[in-house]
Amino acid sequence: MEDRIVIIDGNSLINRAYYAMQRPMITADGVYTRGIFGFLNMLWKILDEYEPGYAAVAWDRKTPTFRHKSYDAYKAGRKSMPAELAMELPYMKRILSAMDIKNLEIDGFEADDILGTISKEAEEEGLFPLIITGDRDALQLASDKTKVMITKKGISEFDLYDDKKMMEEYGLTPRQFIDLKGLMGDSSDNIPGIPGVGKVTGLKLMKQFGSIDNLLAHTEEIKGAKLREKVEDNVQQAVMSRRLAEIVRNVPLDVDIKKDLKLGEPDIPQLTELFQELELKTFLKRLADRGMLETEGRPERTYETHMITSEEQLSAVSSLEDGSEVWVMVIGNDDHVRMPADTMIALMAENQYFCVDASLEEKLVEILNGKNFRFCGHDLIRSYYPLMMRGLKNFSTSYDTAVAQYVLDPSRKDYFLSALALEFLQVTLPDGKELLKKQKQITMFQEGVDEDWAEYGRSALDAARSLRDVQEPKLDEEKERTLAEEIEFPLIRVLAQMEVTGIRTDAEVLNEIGESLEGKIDELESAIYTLAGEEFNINSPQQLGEVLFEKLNLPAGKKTKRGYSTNADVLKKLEKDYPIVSLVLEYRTLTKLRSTYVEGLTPLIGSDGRIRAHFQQTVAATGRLSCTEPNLQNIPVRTDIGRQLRRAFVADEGGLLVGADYSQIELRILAHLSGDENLIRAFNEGEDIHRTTAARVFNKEYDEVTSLDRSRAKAVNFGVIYGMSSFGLSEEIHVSRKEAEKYIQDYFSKHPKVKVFMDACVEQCREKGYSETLFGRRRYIREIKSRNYMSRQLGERLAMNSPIQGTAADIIKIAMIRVEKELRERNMKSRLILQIHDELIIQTSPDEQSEVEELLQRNMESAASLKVALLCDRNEGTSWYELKD
DNA sequence: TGACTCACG
DNA sequence: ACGTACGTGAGTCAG
Repeated sequence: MEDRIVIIDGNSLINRAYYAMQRPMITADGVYTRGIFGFLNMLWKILDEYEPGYAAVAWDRKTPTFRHKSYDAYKAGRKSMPAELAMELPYMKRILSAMDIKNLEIDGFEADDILGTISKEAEEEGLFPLIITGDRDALQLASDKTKVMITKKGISEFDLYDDKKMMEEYGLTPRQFIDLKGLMGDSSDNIPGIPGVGKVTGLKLMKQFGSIDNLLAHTEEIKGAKLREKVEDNVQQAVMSRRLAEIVRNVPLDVDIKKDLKLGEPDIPQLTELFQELELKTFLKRLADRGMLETEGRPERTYETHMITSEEQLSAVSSLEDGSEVWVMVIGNDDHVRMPADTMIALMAENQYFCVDASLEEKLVEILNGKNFRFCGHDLIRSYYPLMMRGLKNFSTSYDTAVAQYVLDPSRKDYFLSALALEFLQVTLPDGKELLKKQKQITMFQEGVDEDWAEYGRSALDAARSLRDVQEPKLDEEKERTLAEEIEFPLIRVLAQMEVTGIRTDAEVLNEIGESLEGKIDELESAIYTLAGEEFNINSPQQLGEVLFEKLNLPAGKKTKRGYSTNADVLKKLEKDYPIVSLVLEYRTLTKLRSTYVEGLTPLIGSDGRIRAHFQQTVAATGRLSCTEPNLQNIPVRTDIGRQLRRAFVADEGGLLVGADYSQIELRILAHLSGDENLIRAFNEGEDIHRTTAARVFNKEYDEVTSLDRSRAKAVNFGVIYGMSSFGLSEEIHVSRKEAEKYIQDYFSKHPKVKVFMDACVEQCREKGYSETLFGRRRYIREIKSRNYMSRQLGERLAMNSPIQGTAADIIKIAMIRVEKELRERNMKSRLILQIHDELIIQTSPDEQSEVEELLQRNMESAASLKVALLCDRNEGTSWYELKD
């Protein structure tokens, strides 16, 4: 609507937006954005819905003493704006300017007064104002032309008023509303009103007299002696209050509404820059969705496109030079259980673009094997997997934009090319999912979609190339190029090889375990029902809590948001007094084994009897790998019953598995990084580190340490790595907090350099904003600067833990690369198949066994040279179960 | 979808 | 006065 003018109370709206959002929002540079975020969401909605022709945002710029008694009174009445929000204001105003929305502010006036003035003048010019604010005072501005929108519940909802709605709801005209407030007063505005007159009495008086003037002229008609007396005693105050309550409507604004407030075109480059700076990705995306993104300035590459649908046409790929850098993206799906056909293979080299039909994939692989290309791409493992499944072996990795971004910032929630392209290049990529849908529909009519996929691949690879140009200077600047090029990129093909190899899994073993679990679970279930006196869902924490803590009246421990906590820690404390609790604990254990491991794993076994998990290189913020579909890094081992499952993971026919795990790698890294002589000496003399710690912390001789001492000291050692708190330690080892505090004190006084190191980790992180591993891997920790105590504490623990956990991750990655390289260079059949954080497992055969054992241990132990030795324990067997000491 | 629980290092 | 050990993934329940 062209003649609609939106006028917003900026202070009110951004305040409400700020407090409505629970989650803190802050950029890497420390700029807070949650007020801006909420404000923009609201504004965007309004602009979409009303399509106004004019708009303005009004801001307070009033010295507090102007209308109020004193600054203290002002502060008492209203919460002063928190510094975090105050720093958002300049950015908010810049965004509005970029949207061609005028910011109006004038010394000595509140936003209210500007709303009043603009709406009045706008009405006179024949426009229809829409006022947006969270402050009900603005209702006095409503009229037949002006609507007032009052936000509720933060800013998610609102009420809309015009003069009619006011009459319906209050029985008052907007002008009478001012008089009402004059009678009632308003403590937050320091308007006294008439003492003892609140909303009810005020409304009653207004209905009887219609205005303050009329009321004061006829006080004798006031019903009730007390009330009459109050009014008569406060005549002056009522008149003054009315004046204070009335919004000024003649602020000296030098604004020509139709000229100055007319909405024009937003300044897209400026807006994009601001959204980028403030990391407001959702709004960047909205610009993109509307096709508003500025793509100029990005060098356009033009490509000579080869659509390759026949074997002869593959010669175009053959003619590429040996060892060239080639961008690649296999388009297909990522099902590791079956091997579905791919859709297309996109290749790019210099200005040539090849779209290879997937029916030619095997032929293509043959050619690639003769070429030793250096591959580039985004999330290359997704391309390597299908190609290696079909025999690709001669190649290396030159660059991966997903992995590079992970190196630059390992805490992102995702590394989708589309998201990175939008964020760093302001480019929207075609939606692969949409294409997939379209493809499904079209293939029913036997038509191809090659053109669409070709365009998809071209734009994706082209964007990735531009992304690389953005990333590389950052890698250099942050000194992370080595980490990327020496560790992360070479690791990609190692992980792909592990995924391709998979692990042979005996479904029959899983089945048998499943059946034996079944019987035990049934028995436990009936026993629990009998003891409970009713049937209920034992797997529902809510129902279990009700049965245990209400029906059976067991002493309840901790509570959760939804009710009683029923986790293993709580239940274990009740176990010895209440038989039902042990049964529940066992039931939990067994059903977990059944659902997650038996029922979860079985359908993931491929037709060739192998499980091929996904190794995720860009998930863990510390630099560790993770593993999904299935997670082979959490197969049970701690209990015997669970450990049985490892019998299902077996070596190939006639072959065997060889494993090696680092001994105390994180504590050794701590010894190295801190340089603590005591730790270094203990490791170099081959002591049992937990026993040593016990001896030092509990002041005993090494040989006099009891098993309880040792297990407590072990918890202390873990505590050190985790950024120990006395509470956590006391929970873990069931001692008083005071006792735990003493252990920590004693630990640090016996290991002063550890204390110095930990303090330095926190300090460095506070200064630079990130923690760093021995190999330069950074993790940005914004919590460290949080104003929230809990969050800041977490940040400090992360700052202490990440360098240790991360360095361990760096080291085993180096070992993996070297192990795989050596296996390959020596043309061995043995393959790395699993990594479980500090442990590697290789599938081998009797003829290669001794060689493999040697090379595995050697490469692991020499992956880094620290001030203490890195040692491995080695195991072998025909199933994973047997890989234990 | 988020909360809860529990498997691993 | 407040609630906590670090890092993951997966299954289940309940809204």
